[in-house]
Amino acid sequence: MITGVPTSELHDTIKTRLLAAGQRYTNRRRQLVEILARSGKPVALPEILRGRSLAQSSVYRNLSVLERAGVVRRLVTDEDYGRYELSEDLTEHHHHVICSNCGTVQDLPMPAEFERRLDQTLDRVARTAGFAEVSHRLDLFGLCADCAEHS
Amino acid sequence: MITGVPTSELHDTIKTRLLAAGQRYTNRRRQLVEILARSGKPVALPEILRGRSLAQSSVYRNLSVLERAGVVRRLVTDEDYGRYELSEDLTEHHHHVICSNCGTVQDLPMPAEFERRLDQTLDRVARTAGFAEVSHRLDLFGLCADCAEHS
DNA sequence: GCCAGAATGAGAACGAGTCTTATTCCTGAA
DNA sequence: TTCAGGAATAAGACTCGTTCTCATTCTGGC
Repeated sequence: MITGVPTSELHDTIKTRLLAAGQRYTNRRRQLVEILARSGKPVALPEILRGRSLAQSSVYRNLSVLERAGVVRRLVTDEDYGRYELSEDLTEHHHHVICSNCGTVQDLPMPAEFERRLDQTLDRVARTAGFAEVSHRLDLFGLCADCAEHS
Repeated sequence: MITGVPTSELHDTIKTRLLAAGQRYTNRRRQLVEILARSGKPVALPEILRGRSLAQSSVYRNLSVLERAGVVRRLVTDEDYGRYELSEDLTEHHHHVICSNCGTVQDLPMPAEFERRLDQTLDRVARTAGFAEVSHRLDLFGLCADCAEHS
């Protein structure tokens, strides 16, 4: 995710995308975007609801509206809940490190040069398998500092 | 996955692991392993059940037994069903290309040199984020040959 | 202010995956 | 070979994250 306080340009971009998708940028949706943007890592539903009076069904519905408009991305994990984050082109390309013990997820940007070479190689390999227009998802698994200490 | 007809060594290894986990290598479990091994790509539950008279609950239970014994790996995807494949140390380290149109999954091994450098870099980056004992999951998304043609 | 269409909230419905239980199968000791 | 006890199986009930329904509320244009 990697966004602090959401800027007004961010909101403008999102509004434009929603309008293009025939949707309004309502207060509820703005609120969701704020939550995602401030979090700095993919957020699961209970965290979104915690301490806020939001209707569960509205949150799910709005997240999927935002996803269809290309504003939000849904991640599937081994956990019980899906996780949501702002689309990469609204923030910056990044990866995730996931603690294989406690499940904590953390954003992790990579050196640009590394990304460039990675894309190059992947594109070549995928082409040999008959795939085109390739993008990638790269996640890391390991023990976070906390869990490494207490074991 | 990347295994053709399962060898008897494969079955022996698996039997050993199950015994170590206090489990038997029953016919049902052997049958599941055969299905996974022959498929050459991660298999979802409906494909396992299709045309075979297997109890859904037994399949789920046995897959999770096999997973706990380190024989099978469960993948989560955007699809409705999870996908299962034989553990990498029983086959070979590989990645997946997923068609973003039709959802087809295909195995994809990478050049060894590429993997070596990838691991090196990832280990370094993860360490700066406080993570240790890092492994990775790298999936590719793109249009498969079929879908690219019909669009 | 009114109206039509969109968004919201509450709860019902759905379904992949898990659990329960009665039955069947294995294994190894006699 | 037989038998007993523990493990595996099958069928279906159950769980719970997510989606759907529908009555109500909001919004933006006239």
